[in-house]
Amino acid sequence: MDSSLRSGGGRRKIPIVKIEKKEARGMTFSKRRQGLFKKASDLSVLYGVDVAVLALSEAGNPYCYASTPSLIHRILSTSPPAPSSSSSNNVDELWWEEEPIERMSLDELRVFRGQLAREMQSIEAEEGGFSRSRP
Amino acid sequence: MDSSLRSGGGRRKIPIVKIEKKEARGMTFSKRRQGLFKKASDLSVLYGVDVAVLALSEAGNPYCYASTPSLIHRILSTSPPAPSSSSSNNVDELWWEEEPIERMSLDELRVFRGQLAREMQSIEAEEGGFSRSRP
DNA sequence: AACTATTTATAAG
DNA sequence: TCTTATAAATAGT
Repeated sequence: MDSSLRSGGGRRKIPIVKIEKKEARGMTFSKRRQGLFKKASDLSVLYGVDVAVLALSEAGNPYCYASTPSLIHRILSTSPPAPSSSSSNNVDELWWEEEPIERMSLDELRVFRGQLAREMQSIEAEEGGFSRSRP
Repeated sequence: MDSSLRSGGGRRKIPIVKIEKKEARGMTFSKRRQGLFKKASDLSVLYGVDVAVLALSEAGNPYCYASTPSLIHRILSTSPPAPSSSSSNNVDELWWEEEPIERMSLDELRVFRGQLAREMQSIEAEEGGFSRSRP
């Protein structure tokens, strides 16, 4: 075939080993990261479950997807940063895919607190009616 | 085409909306979860970065993948789970890859509930001390 | 950022 | 569980 007629080469197979050449590394990383987040989102929607993904880039920047903000807290804040004084805990400046966290309003926080409450209830219910110990 | 000759229907398009019919729900959930973990693993290997994925099933069971054990801690244990009594808290043995969830013991549920409680506190704290509106 | 050929993931069976 | 047809992701341009 005349290769001059082929506009895009089409996908090639690549081995799953570390890509050393850093040319275009960022772009392909971004592509795959997006794909991963999409899959996570699909899983969350299709089954109505919570899903979170965290990827730490080479630079150490956290890229994260979460189906709910409460999961963002769970993943991004290893422990509640002593919510007292310096208020400097800038959850807002963390990397949420390309959606910066600017969205995270007080209202939304309330909503998600509600979700958490429900989560806890379901867990407590399970604890209460616990009988099925591992066989 | 003679449909009687077609042995397996082949993949069909499905809309990304919650699947209500619970027939085979578990199986397809499992498939997609595996696919997601595979993608996460690929990303981790290809770019030499750390990746973690957490999926909470309907029953509240955590399924998790992480490229390193430390990430499991970061995701599954918001903070060291009161290393007192039952010593059974085997964070190290928590769900790595696709370990089935049947493991979820009462102790573990308590730990999980504790984590959620702390999460809620941090959210409430954030609500209370809200001042840094978007610049 | 868009395209296309191809690989990969996966819904049905 | 295994297969197959098809949808979806994506490497290279």
